[in-house]
Order: sequence, then C-alpha cells, then structure tokens
Amino acid sequence: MGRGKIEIKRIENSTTRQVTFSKRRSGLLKKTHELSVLCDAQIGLIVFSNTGKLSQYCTHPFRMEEIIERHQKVTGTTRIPDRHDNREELYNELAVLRKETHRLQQSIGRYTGEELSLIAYEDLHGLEEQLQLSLDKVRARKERILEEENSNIYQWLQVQEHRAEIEYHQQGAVEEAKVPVENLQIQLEHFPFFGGEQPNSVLQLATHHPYHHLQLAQPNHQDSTI
Amino acid sequence: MGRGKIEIKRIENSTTRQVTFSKRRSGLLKKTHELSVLCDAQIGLIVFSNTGKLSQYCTHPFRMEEIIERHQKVTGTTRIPDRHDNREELYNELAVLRKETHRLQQSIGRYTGEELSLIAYEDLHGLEEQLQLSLDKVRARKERILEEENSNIYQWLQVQEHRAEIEYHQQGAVEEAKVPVENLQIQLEHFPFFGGEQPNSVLQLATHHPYHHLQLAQPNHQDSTI
DNA sequence: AACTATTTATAAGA
DNA sequence: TTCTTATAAATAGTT
Repeated sequence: MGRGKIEIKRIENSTTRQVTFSKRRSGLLKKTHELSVLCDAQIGLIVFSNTGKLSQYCTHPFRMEEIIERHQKVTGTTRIPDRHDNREELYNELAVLRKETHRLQQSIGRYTGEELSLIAYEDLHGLEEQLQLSLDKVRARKERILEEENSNIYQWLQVQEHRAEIEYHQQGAVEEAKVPVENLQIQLEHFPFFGGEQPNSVLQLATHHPYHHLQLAQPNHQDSTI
Repeated sequence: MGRGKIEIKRIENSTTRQVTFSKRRSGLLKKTHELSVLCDAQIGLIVFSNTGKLSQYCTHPFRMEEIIERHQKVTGTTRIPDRHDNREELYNELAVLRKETHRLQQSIGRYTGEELSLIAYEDLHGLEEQLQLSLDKVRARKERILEEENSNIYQWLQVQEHRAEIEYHQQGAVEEAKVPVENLQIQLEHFPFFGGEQPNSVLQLATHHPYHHLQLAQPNHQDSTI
C-alpha cells in the first residue's frame, strides 16, 4: 500500500527502515486501539525498536501489568504467587485443572482415534462428522494457500516476462532474449519465495514450499501436539 | 476502509462486533508481524477478546515471557517474589497444569478446524494426515461394531430357530411350525434389542440401531482399538 | 465465507 | 523529518 509493493523481509537500508518503522508503528498503534475500542477487547502491545526504544499500547483503563498478569494466568506462566490466595482455593483450582486436563486429553484421544473402544456408536458417528468437517476445513485452507501462492507466482512471472521484453527491445534483437523461458529459469533462482531448487512447472513449484514466507503469527509457545 | 466509514466506538451489535473482531484481529496480527520483520523490532502482542479468548503474537524466535521480562525491566515493574514457603510447589503444579490446559485447548482448536489461520502449510499437511487417519480409525471402528452386531443377531436368531425346532419335535407335527420364517417374524417382537418395529431383513435391522444393544450382549467388552 | 465499494495505510518521492 | 500522492491493503457492509 504505497507507490510499490514491498516484500516482507528486513529492510536493509537503515534510513528507510527507520522511516518505515516510524510510520508503521503509528499505524499499528492506531489499529490496536481501534480493535480494542470497537470490539471491547483487552489488548497489550509491546514494541521494542531496533534501537531498543520501547513503545506500548494498553487498553484503557488497564495497566500493562494487569494484562500481562492475565496473560500469564491463561498461559500458565505466572511466576509470582498471589499472596491473597489461600491454601484451600489453591487445592480447589488444582483439582479443577486436573479434571479439565484429563477431560481435554480424552477429547484429544478421540480426535486422534486412540480412544475409540469406549465410545457408543452414536457418538462415534458424531465424531466422524466432526472429523470430516475439520478435514474439510483444513483442506479448504490448504487449497486457499496454494491458490494465493500460485497467484503470487504468476504475477511475479508476468512482471519478469515484461521486464525481459523491455530489455529485449532496449538491447536490440538478440535471439536468446526472445525465449523468455530461459530467462525465467534463471530468475527463478532469485524468486523470493524459494531457495535454490529448480522446479519445472509453476504449479509444482507452488506445491513445494507453499507458505512459510508468509508465516505470520507463528507464536513461539508452540505445541507439539499438532 | 470499507463500504462506509465507521466511528471508533464500541460496536453494539454483538454479531457485527464478533465479525469485526475476527477480521481486524487477523489484520492486526499481520501488521504486527510485518513491522517486526521489516524493521527488526521485538514485539509482543496480547489480545483478549470480549469473550476472554486469547490471541497473541510474539517476534520469532522469542517467547512472550522474554518480551514481558524486557518490558518489566525497562519500565521498572519487575515483581519481586514473595517469601517462598511450601506453597511454592503448589504454584508450580498450578502453572504446569494451566500451561498444559492451554496447550491442550489449542490443540483441540486445531482438530476442530477453528484455528487454522496461524498454521504453516507444512503443519496443515500434517494435520490433514492426522485427521484422515483418525477418520479412518473411527470408520473402521463403526464398521466393526456393525459387524459384531449382525453376528450377534444371527446367533440369536439361530438359537431361536433351534428352539422352535425342538418345540416342533416335542409337540408333534403341526404344519405351521414348519415355517420358521413365520415364527421368527413373531419372535422378533420379543427380540431384546428392538421395540415394536418390524424390519424385513437382519442386515437392515442391524444398521438401524447400532450400538447400545451390544453392551447388553457383551457388557465388559472394551479392549480392541479400531 | 466470499465479494466489492470504499476507506485507510503507506512506499516513494519532494 | 514532514508533506504529498499514487498505489496497495484493509475492511464495512452486503450476499
């Protein structure tokens, strides 16, 4: 959204990076605020610039600490005991959590097909439907990613072809320049999304490495449970 | 940036608010990621929806905790631990369980296809395979239940037929008794598994009411996975 | 979930 | 930095 499209990767020119940071930071703060207000969400945003400068946003009238505490509570990363808790409450919460954990584990066991022997036929049927639904969703999502990817690639290729044509006209008639495929083969090495591989069709190429350049929001606290 | 301009204030219509939240949240996550990558900034974003659901972004390869720590250091809000008595292990276990619960919930979210937007293509593929596997298991299990059911019914029918035959021989030759189908039709009404219905084939019958009868016939059977 | 008319954000240039 | 402006992107309302 500017005079040109840019790739989402570290801006090497430090001046440009600084300017972009400044602009995008204020855009981000604005959007954060808007989401918070419009949708009544409690948000905390912490931004450390390249140079270590802190910017933050925090839903009014909360303090960042409160949001951090809530976050730590939900994700189980609380570090400091709350001195107002008494023992009984603790045991209570422990019991509740143990139950909940057990319940969730059983639930997952069903989704992975490990615990089917105890399930009644009717419930099996429901489970089958749920799984089919999930599968459909996952496939739709994959499909969509591939489509976007292909669309990106085609656009990129068109740009390259166009450039090659321009170069051809500028340099005068050189036979090889008339064969864009040659050019494209070479340029594919520099295609931002892919490494050194040389796939022989756009489609195949697209299915090789589909997504990770777009990998936004891969939270770091990952699960291994899929 | 939509069909119309909207004022930045809480959206009262809850459906609209929910939809807007969903759209803007993904937009915000994307922009956060872009700023982080483009400008090499370390960012932590915590969003609690209206309904208490947590979304977060955290600059790779950091963990939210690290960013929070840095924030607390810079703002001087680092909390000093209380005297640690024997409650410490309780808190520990609580933390572990909370983490586990959170992790499990996220995992389930994936199995139900609710949280696909943040997953990389490769992981989606793994998820798809897992789901297909589970689905196969569930279907195999259903199939097996039906087979057992049918087998039970056949056995029961044979026993009935056998009894009828014995009765026939005991009572002497009565013409009607020679037609087992007639007998069976009547006796099906008393078949322990079914009510007043009169299905006209054993197979169809078996697929009507699949499972809970099996529990009568084989109360303690719960071993075979698949 | 899609679509699309608009608004908004912003990349590049001054 | 700040302003301007052409474009890309986000999204509000609609289907």
